[in-house]
Amino acid sequence: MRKKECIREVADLNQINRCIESLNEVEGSVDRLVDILKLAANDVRLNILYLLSKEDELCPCDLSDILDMSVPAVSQHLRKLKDGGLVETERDGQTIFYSLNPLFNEILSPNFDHINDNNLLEVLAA
Amino acid sequence: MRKKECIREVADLNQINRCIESLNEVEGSVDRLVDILKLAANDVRLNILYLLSKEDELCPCDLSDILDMSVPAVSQHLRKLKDGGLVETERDGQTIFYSLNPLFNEILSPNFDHINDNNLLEVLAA
DNA sequence: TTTAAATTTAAGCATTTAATTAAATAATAT
DNA sequence: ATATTATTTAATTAAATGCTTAAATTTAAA
Repeated sequence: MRKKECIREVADLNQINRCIESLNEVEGSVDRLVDILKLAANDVRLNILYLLSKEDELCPCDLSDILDMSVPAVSQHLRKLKDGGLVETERDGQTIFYSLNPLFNEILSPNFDHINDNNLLEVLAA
Repeated sequence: MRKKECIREVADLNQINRCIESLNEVEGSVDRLVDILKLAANDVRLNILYLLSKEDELCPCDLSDILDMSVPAVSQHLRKLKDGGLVETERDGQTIFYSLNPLFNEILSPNFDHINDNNLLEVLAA
């Protein structure tokens, strides 16, 4: 039973119930999308994802040079991306190449498009 | 001057420099997009944004009932969305109606589409 | 002009996040 | 075998996040 924190007299109960049902229907999708967005909502990880959208594959070692940060820091970000399924790995000798999981293209590519466009995001500058 | 944490002998220096330049070009866009994604990467706020994409406007009071959480908690999320420019407000008496800022439609709507689709995100379930 | 309702603000606290440093694995080369 | 390179893991710490509770604003109604 939901607790009524604050029912306005003029509240549109139809709207409220419609919203509650709507959220129930999409709850799983929202949770999953939040997981994905959390991974992308970090400048280091978004840079990595963006680079991988252009470069096919990169290793932690090179990413540490490109991003100008320590190897363990990069590695820990890559681990999160891997755990979330956004990237995949392939070993070649002692270097491990990371690449985008193509399953996430549909979700991530609009973001890459906006980064490339540049125009839209400039307009939205806070 | 960048510190070389880890230059592999077989590293593709062209690729590394290409990546560094690429990131320099889009740095501003990435930072701005990260700000937006951070706001969306929270289940409460994504629910709010999703609802506003369907309902035109909602007030903190009703959202507290819909989301089944305290009014101050809702209010603080709304403030973040407002500070980031994602939502706008209009006062009607003592209730304040929040709505989506249409400028962000292009960035947010792909996410709403995926939530509605449901299929893609189900496939990506971890 | 009190009183009540909707909202916001502020302080306090627990949890999460992301970096650093040092140590541990894993693969290659000497 | 031993040393070197690439990577990962673990422990620590500082900062950010998000909730709760209580107090302050703002508007409308009695």
